[in-house]
Amino acid sequence: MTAALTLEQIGELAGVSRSTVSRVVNEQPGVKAEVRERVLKVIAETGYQPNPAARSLAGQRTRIIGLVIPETAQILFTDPYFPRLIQGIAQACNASDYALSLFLFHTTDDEVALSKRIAQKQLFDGLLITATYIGDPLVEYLLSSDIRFVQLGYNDNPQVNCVDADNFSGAYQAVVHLIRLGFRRIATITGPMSNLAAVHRKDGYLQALGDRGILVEDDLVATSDYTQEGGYQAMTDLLQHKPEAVFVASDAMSLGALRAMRDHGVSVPDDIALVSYDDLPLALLAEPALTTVRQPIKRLGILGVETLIDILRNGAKPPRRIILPTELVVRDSCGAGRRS
Amino acid sequence: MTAALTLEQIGELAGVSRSTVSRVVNEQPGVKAEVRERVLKVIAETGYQPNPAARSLAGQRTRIIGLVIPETAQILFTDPYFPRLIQGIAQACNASDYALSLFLFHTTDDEVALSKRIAQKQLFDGLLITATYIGDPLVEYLLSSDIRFVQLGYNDNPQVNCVDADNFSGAYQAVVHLIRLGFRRIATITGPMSNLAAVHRKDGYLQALGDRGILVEDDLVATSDYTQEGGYQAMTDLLQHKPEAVFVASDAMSLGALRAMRDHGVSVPDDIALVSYDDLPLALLAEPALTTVRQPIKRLGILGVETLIDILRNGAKPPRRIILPTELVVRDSCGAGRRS
DNA sequence: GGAGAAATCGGGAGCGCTCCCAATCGACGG
DNA sequence: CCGTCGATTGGGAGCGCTCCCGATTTCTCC
Repeated sequence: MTAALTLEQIGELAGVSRSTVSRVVNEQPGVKAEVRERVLKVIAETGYQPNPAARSLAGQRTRIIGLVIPETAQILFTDPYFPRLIQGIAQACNASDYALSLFLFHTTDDEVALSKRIAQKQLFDGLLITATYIGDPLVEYLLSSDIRFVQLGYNDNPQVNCVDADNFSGAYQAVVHLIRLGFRRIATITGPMSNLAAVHRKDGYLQALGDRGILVEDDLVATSDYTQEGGYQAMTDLLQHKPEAVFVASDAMSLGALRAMRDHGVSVPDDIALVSYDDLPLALLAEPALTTVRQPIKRLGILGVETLIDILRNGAKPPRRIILPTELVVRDSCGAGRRS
Repeated sequence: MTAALTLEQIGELAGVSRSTVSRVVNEQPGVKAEVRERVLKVIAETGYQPNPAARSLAGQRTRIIGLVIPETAQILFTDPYFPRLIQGIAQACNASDYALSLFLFHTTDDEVALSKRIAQKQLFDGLLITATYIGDPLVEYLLSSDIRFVQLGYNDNPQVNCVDADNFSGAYQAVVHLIRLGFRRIATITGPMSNLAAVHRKDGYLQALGDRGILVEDDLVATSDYTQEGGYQAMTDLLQHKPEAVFVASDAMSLGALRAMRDHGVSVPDDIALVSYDDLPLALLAEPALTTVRQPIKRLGILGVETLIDILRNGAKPPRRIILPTELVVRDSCGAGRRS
């Protein structure tokens, strides 16, 4: 490896000045085509790459996007949602020539340290934040700062730029499917109510029942925590109230629910039909294969990055709020296959 | 948010020069205790944070650690191994005040672009690389460059700094456990032979059988790909040869194998005992709960970072090669519980 | 008390780039 | 053929920090 070249040296090789090379590198106008050509050739030959640190220092922008995953999401981090999301994010970053910097926070101390780091905000041009719970102080903080950010997940505050799949419609869709199959006593296992997505999925469930004139029974609504264990526990409780079907707000919880039913000799979908949420790879492999609501996770990541970059370039003036549609994937656990 | 302060301004407030403040910030000697105190106080009051870009430019170091996950690992990325690893890495980076930058590569084009980016190597001080297959050109390339890196996963080349769990011993341990339980016809499902860990786990299996004087039957060795589907297929094949027990080289494959056996009316552990590898959360929740080899994944990530930082500070002179022990977690799938 | 050494401290130089303005080049009209 | 305006191009200034060396202060010992 030879020492890295500088703008100046490229200029010398091409017989032009530093400034002209800079214009070419940054695709700015005002360079004669012929000269541009010549410079480009030298750059290609030498493999010149501008020094990011110098660029950041002089240009006031880092070309880095930060991804924040707070402690509260660590539990979820073992499920494939985050890897998928990160794949999308990384892909979009690569495409736009941004680097991706990861901020995971493990302890409260970290979060404090974060605030400082984030505050100085010279580590990135903009932030992507995930999995914040309702009223997360991080969002408040960011809002009060001049840091550009996009939340991956819906936020009530209309000022917050966010990208999410439509949790309400997804759930609505799922429950309507169950109703169409003839079920009336439909239970649900929701995520924690501190999570807005969980609230919206529950709302979708309630609305679907309401729209069809089905009375909601409180006993059929169990609140859980998105984990398998939680799903097991919630389903065990629900079993006492003899539902005909259940809408479970995540695949992980469905796995637990499935085990609970197996342990109690309840057959799915024959005794109880189940519709899930997420469409993780394991949904296909479960016994029975899960009918589930698919979220475009990777796409969410990509859109998050694109939205952020758009904001970085064109300003955050009108808040960007993007809601992606979901799709119901019908497999075996709802019993639809056996009837058709 | 007020504009960020500079060293110079802090110096002014503390009544000292830029240089002295710099010494304090970087914990260098040669500052009178009293002065250091005074400067520290101003820094605390103002919340001053040095500008990373300026530091990088002037100091020739970025305080960034890069994590490379190549395309070949994308499939694996849906399993919880990576999230765990990343947690460890992020934690260690936070602790050492390094930023973490993620490089995921999706297409071959990306890998080319990578090489360029990586080559200029002004984006990070050192690299952590994961999941490279045997003979990965990336490793060759890095070795020929002067880029400092640590591979998370064993590498045959004694020049390569690497951190890994002991795949050979882990497998050996698992198979010996099975032998002790009285099984003789022990099959195995391995990962792809392009993966060194898979090779070593297979070696451990072979060695354990060999040491106990048990003849290895080729028919009892199935090669698969670490996925559930692969495990299902491999186990289906294996069933024809009537093994008494099976050592499966990953939890994901075990899940598939379990399904295959269930589909064929084979009971675990009554008809066939199973020992797995990884100890992912789902190992506990499988039916039956998996006896499996636990790898200290998070620890691996932490050690990877610490090793890299050590190299950055003290040079790569003697290659660092760290092998962590594994631990057999005995649960139900091996049938040990029923016998004790 | 003073020379010399050690401990501190200050400031110049420069990292490689962007921004901005002045200098140069070119073509056109009169 | 010269002046003029716009298209190009060059170079100064400076981003905030680290490195290094010389200046200043303080301490040591005879």
